[in-house]
Amino acid sequence: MPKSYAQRKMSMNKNTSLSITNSEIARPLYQQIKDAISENIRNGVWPPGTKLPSENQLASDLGASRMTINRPLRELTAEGHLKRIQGVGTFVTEPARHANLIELKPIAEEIQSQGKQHRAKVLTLKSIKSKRVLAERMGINTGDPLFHIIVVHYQDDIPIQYETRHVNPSVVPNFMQIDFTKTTPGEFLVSQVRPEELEHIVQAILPTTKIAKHLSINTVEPCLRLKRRTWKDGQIVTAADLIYPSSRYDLGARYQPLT
Amino acid sequence: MPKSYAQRKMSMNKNTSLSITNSEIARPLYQQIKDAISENIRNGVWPPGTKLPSENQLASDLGASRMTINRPLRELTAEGHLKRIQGVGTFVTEPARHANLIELKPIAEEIQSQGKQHRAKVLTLKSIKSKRVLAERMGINTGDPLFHIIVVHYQDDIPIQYETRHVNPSVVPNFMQIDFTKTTPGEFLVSQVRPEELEHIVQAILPTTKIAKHLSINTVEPCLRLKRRTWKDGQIVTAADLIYPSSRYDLGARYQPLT
DNA sequence: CAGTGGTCTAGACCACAGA
DNA sequence: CTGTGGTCTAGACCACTGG
Repeated sequence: MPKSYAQRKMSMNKNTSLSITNSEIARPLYQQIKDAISENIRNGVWPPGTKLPSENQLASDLGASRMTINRPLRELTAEGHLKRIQGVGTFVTEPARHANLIELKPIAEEIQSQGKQHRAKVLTLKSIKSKRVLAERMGINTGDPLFHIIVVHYQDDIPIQYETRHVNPSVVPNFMQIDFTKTTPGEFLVSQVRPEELEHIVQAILPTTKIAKHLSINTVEPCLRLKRRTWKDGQIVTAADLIYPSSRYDLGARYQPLT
Repeated sequence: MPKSYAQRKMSMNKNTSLSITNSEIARPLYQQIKDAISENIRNGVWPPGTKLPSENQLASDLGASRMTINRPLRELTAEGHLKRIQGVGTFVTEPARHANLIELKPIAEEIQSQGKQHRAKVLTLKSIKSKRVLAERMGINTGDPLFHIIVVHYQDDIPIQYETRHVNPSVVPNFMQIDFTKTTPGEFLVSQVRPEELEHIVQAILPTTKIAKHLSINTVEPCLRLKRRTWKDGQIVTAADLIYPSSRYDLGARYQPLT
């Protein structure tokens, strides 16, 4: 039995509403603390604006060194969940939701990384004959078969993305056999075929009445439409239209060019 | 004269090709080290695959504690520039081919590369005192001065972008002396300061009546708003809102992702 | 085995904000 | 002034890798 730094004694819940369980096997202490704080933010125990206990307070409450407390706080600040003001304190920020445009993180992961629940409803899942415009967009011949799926994604029961997708059956023949309430189509496709090439186009649109209904918005609320296509071996694997109500979701990216 | 932890003695360049200058005023040591490493990666002194000196080596070379060495390495790893393998070492990663979702190409170039005429009209150009929200977005104190400019860009006399921009005077003091009908603000800023860090957020909005008027559209036509901020030496150089009528302009990118 | 990164501690000094 | 976060040190133990 390997002794681990995680199997240490820990006095918990002294004055703080942070619960750190004692029986962790091999998770670093700072990670446990980070998760516990995230949990408190997620569950609304610490709503936006809440002032967190000071580093010294947390250190003595949890029986950890101040440096070990500092790291989770610093990282959560970098991730945008906390805001720290020197001489004042540490506060829970308003949730800033925006998807990362550069990474291809599937929406379910994206939502879960924000500490929310993901749920999906499949509206349509069938095989169709491609019409001319669609065939052109998919790089196939008119009349060739296509898989077609429409899914609405929810974040904590709020609809956040309306996904319309076509998939090339000759690249992913087993697409129709998946339970897409458990795996998102994007997630499944990435796991099946690692795309060699990607195309993104972002537009601003007003939703159709059907889409507005499924997203629980009205038809004059602007939405982002992210059109995405992926390639493998020179063939188009899938073409997707991802529609986000702009009031609930932005697309964004931040990065260091390093050149 | 305030004594700062940055004004410490430091033996530099012992065995490592890392140069840390001694005369820094108030930059944290870990930040200086992080920048120095980034610089070595950027300049190709440490090409992809290079094994970095070990933490202990760097610590003794730079005369810093191992924890102080650890932090920059950890952060650069999180940012994807380094890869660390326990028991083996720290390595420079292959350059991340970032999605230039929104190319940095200034709008004038973009338009001219389409074979069209670019023209700009400056609506506002003045120095202002920053209000609270704006100061926060620019990372300065409320009341600090800011340059403010509003420009409409035309493609063959059709308005195509409404640009609202704030500029940090302490980074670009000569901003107000430029003729922005000849040079776009973005163009000028890139030529003056090469940004180290970038942030993009894309939203779908409906234009205000003022903006709709200047873009010659009606107020129910959805627009893309691209919010962009750039950093240099940890300071925010500029924050811009670029508004495009979606009927005339999409944002897009096509690229090969990493494996 | 020695060397690496991963984590943690118990202090310390500093800058900053507010009473 | 006290209390906050920001940083830094000089150790320490651990898990992992390779020879």
